[in-house]
Amino acid sequence: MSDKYDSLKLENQLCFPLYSASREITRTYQPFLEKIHLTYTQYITMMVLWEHESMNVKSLGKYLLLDSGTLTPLLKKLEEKDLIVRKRNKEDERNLIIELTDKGRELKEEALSVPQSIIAKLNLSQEEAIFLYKILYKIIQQLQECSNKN
Amino acid sequence: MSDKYDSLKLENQLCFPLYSASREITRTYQPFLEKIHLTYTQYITMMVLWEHESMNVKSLGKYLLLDSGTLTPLLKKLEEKDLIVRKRNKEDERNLIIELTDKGRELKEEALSVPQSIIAKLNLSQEEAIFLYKILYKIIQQLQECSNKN
DNA sequence: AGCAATTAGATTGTATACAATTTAATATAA
DNA sequence: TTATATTAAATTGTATACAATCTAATTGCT
Repeated sequence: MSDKYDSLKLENQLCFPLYSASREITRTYQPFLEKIHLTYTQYITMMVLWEHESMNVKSLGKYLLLDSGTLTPLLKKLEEKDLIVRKRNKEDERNLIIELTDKGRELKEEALSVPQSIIAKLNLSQEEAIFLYKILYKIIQQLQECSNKN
Repeated sequence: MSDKYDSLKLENQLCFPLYSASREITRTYQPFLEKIHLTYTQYITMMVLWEHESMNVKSLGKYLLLDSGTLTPLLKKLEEKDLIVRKRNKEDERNLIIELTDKGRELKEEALSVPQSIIAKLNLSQEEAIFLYKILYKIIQQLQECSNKN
């Protein structure tokens, strides 16, 4: 019952459920993030800033694996919401420093309930969660090594 | 060394590596798909059609977990490339039937080498791949049940 | 039959992603 | 030191995603 086209069936792909699960999760976040007026990408950006307070766009991109084409407009929106300020580094004007505002810092409190809400919905065992976590980072690392070679 | 904000650290998220891994994989596909002039989303759409030959937009969306807002412009592009034809169902004019063209069918041969190229780059063991596959579908199913409740 | 509800796609508007290019600032090398 | 290379962001253009709304076709109900 197998033919040479089996590898081209959607159900035999590993990448497709990865892509779909990622989007489903983002969709799951949405009602929770709506309450604090953030999109998913804005939320993970704020996460990095909540932990590090201040950072240039380049470093932010390294944490988030996003480039300036994505981050520049996103950061401008966060600035419009008064959650961050954007200012050039005096030492090196090429660098744009992103800093939390008081309002941005305060949002951290409101965000505290979000992770638990999502974890509850995922309904994974501890072992499953840990395994998934490890394997995903393994994939990310593996693919980044690949692309750096070229 | 733990504080109440630990749950808001990027490194403690499960969703972030899922989101990043998904994008990394899509990026990994790109050079291979470029050769057959498809984007990743166009590729998985073609996969469904290679297996089923003919299908309306609604069904396609069920397989791909995508809605008409995404599919309509995508399908128009596939039609421009002469890979598919779009025509209304005579029985029920609300349905738009998507069918492969000869050129679309032929593309299947050229796509045959793609899955192996990607699997090779992922560098996962059989067990890891199977576990990952299962858990991702579990997540997708779980989250879809959640959203259907509301 | 006639009209309200439902259904399938299309459209609109917003927000990513990201390759490729551009711009401005800084570092480096002849 | 001055032309060249490199670097960091911004910009441009294309392609998704997706909520919300709209439109046309069909179904169901009375």
